[in-house]
Amino acid sequence: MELCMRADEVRKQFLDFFKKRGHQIVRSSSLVPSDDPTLLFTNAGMVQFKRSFLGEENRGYKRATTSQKCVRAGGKHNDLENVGYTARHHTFFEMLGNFSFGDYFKEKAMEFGWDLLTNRYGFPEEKLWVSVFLEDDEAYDLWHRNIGVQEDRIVRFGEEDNFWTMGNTGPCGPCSEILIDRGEAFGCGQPECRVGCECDRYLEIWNLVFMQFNRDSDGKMAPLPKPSIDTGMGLERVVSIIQNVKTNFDTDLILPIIKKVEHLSERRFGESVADDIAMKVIADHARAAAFLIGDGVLPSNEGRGYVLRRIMRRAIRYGRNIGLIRPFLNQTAEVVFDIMKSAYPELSEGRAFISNVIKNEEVRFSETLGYGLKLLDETLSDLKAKGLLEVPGKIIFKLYDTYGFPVDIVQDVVRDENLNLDMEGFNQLMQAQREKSRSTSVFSEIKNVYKRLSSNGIKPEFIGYDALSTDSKVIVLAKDGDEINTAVEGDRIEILTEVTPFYGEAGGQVGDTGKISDENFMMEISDTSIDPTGLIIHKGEIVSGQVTKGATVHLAVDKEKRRSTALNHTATHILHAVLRQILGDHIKQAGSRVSAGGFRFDFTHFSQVDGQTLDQIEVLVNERIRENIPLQVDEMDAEDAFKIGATALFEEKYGDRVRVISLSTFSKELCGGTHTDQTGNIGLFNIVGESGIASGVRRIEALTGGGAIDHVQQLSRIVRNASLLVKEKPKDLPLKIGNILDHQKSLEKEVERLKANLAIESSEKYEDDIRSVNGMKVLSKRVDVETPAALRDLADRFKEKLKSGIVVLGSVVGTKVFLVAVVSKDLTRQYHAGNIVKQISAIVGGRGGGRSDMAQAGGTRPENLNQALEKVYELL
RNA sequence: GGGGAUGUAGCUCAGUUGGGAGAGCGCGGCGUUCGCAACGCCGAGGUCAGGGGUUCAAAUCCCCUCAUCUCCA
Repeated sequence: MELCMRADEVRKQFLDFFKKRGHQIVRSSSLVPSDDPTLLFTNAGMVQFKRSFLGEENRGYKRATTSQKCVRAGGKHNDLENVGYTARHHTFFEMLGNFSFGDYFKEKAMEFGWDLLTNRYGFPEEKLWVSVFLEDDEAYDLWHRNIGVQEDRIVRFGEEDNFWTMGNTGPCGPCSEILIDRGEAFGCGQPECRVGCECDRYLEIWNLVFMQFNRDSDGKMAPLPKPSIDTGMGLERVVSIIQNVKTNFDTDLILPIIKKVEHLSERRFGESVADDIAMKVIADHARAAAFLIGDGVLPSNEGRGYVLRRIMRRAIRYGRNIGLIRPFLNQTAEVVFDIMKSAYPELSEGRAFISNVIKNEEVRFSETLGYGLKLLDETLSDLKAKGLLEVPGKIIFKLYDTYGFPVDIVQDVVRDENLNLDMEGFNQLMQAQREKSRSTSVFSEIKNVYKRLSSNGIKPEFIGYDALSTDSKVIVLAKDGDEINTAVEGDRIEILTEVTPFYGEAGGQVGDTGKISDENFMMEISDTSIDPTGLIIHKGEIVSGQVTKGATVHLAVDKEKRRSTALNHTATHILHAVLRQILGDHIKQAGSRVSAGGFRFDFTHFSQVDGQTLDQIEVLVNERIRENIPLQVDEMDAEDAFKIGATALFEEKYGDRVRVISLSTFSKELCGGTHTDQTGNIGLFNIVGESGIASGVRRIEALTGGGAIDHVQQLSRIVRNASLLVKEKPKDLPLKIGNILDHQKSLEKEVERLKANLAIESSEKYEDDIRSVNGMKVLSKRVDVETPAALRDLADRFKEKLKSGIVVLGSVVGTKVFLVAVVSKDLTRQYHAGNIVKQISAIVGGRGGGRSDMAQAGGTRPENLNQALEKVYELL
């Protein structure tokens, strides 16, 4: 056994081994599955081949091999809470696999696997075991006769362990595992310890799945015409065996990260169980975080981003246990880049960005913790004041649920406080929350009509790169998801043809619109989409006549819209390149939407892009446009495209043949969209908006061509008109408007002041209205002001003049009455302003209330105001 | 997808059955000082996230939208 084989070599040998045996080495797909919304993350090697196994997609090869990055956290396979406590649970790991799509089957798969393990990796045969499915005699015989595995080394397991399914229906089959006996030293020591035991003695190394049945919705299994092979071997695990170390964490894939943690925390790995757990958690999660962010996932409060956030926060929390208070996770992630740089060079490219995202999240989390601690302190002193000795589950839950304050930190704080925690209550509330939020997840099922088509290998041909119209035969008409034979005027339907120039929405570019017609009918196409298997679906309404399946029709794309869309699409490529040039290499496209009316472009960047920089970007993009660069389109193998450094998107799925769009030497992107052939056609590029759409993601909205001209004209028209209005040269407009606003403000204040004075003046003769009631001065008067606030001010003035007394004022504004009553402080014991307004407001058809020294009311019957004011004197 | 919370001055936040929009810090002016710091006095700064509703009256109650935080799936 080669003790010193490094993980990089193990991975490489695996791929080379299968390459020599006719397998295509396929690049690991993104951790974000491109066309499977039911799956949170890529969690096995076969994910990117799912449609190939289902026969919905035909790749150019029948044998493939990959080293696939995988994440298991959130969703069905959730290992998150186990990580750190076991020798081999991970949130992130790599899966080595070889695949046969209807080519070789059991016999070869076993032969390959056994050969690689014993001859290349040097595992002694006498230590290997295999397991097969209970009923799979074929596999048993093959292992025994062909490979020569002794019968006492073959065990049979039931459905739970050795039968694989993709879902409730679909391909499935028995599987067979190769295991290794690492010797008693690794075992649990129990007398009943044998293959299948949970301990670390008998390790499952390699799972071979024999896909040979198709299960229908009744649970019946029919043999597949072309059985397939899907295998998976965890890289970390096999490396731990080859390097003869105790756990996956001791391999050269992970140990360097732990060393870094040792260094940062100044503690030693292997000295305390609790510290070890923390270090393992951090090492594992640093890997997951680096790779997830590298694949475009950003911490957020929902979906994938939320899982990432949980992973990172878990690591940060465990960091606190070993004294790491300040941001550290970004530093451990740096080690991940070094370990992985030869196998995943694209990860290192995002180095600065990934580091930045992690650091940001650490800072955010410490804010959350700080706020939570404050709340917790307040709560605890509350409890103590009440003499309670237990923190109610409801409070723990609230801290966690609403403010994200982790329960274990509550425990840490409370431990020193001599208080108990009602964990049972907490768990009940958690359970209730789980049940409440169990949602009916939405599967984006492919409609049955289309499923049948694609499995029969029918795929419309797209000719729209070169042509905008053509004649073709209708192959499907569908209405409300059901196939129909004839559609008539007024029907909203979907229509598929053998050949089409219509572009289906993909890669951010919207679908084409246009017309489909023949002598019998006319249909307006309002949208065109493309389903995951590549069917191009035209959607629209029949405006006249009728159409029947099989008819030959004329398809015509709306040329103007297509042309405008093309300008916008080419402009996004230029913008992308310019952004990288100006803002830096951390810029990655995070989405886009390209239509005839303009486009928006989302990209990873931390701060707002200021106006000056936007101007600079605009200038550079327009320079590229004026250079009138010819657009070059090349079709090539995906691998070659990556080699020449073409930019690819996070979530986009690329086939093995791709289009590369190049603009001179400054832009090279993988793209299936439609473009204009010279950048000069774009004419003009104009940025109309910059905004933030998520933490770390900015959006630029822009216009091109005619749209940009319209926009500029509109702006200059506005400026011209404004300049006429204020009689000022356009360049002095801002200054002028600023002055006008200042002036207006001072005028408003002046008006306010004058109005108040006027009100006082007009009521100068208030002395006549003062009456003496029970020896107090009382003034009840109608005045003319416009707002309740002015009424209050006036009443206060009268009160000051009276020194001691009661003032009630009323005013009519429109159809409403405002009333205010003030009582000088010395009288508030005997008279309550609120009571006064309550009684008189009834007369004007309203209600009111307030404090004892000041109260307001209103009403809807102005004609009764005088009567109400008179009533005041009677009340006292 | 389903919950919870928050959104008030440049910043951090108060605002109690619905009834005069506040504090601290920061900012400007004046005073004290040879000058600074400190202090004192005065002042500017708010469509109370946006929209709709209930009410005589809404920062406050109800509904919707948006943004941010957070939990569950």
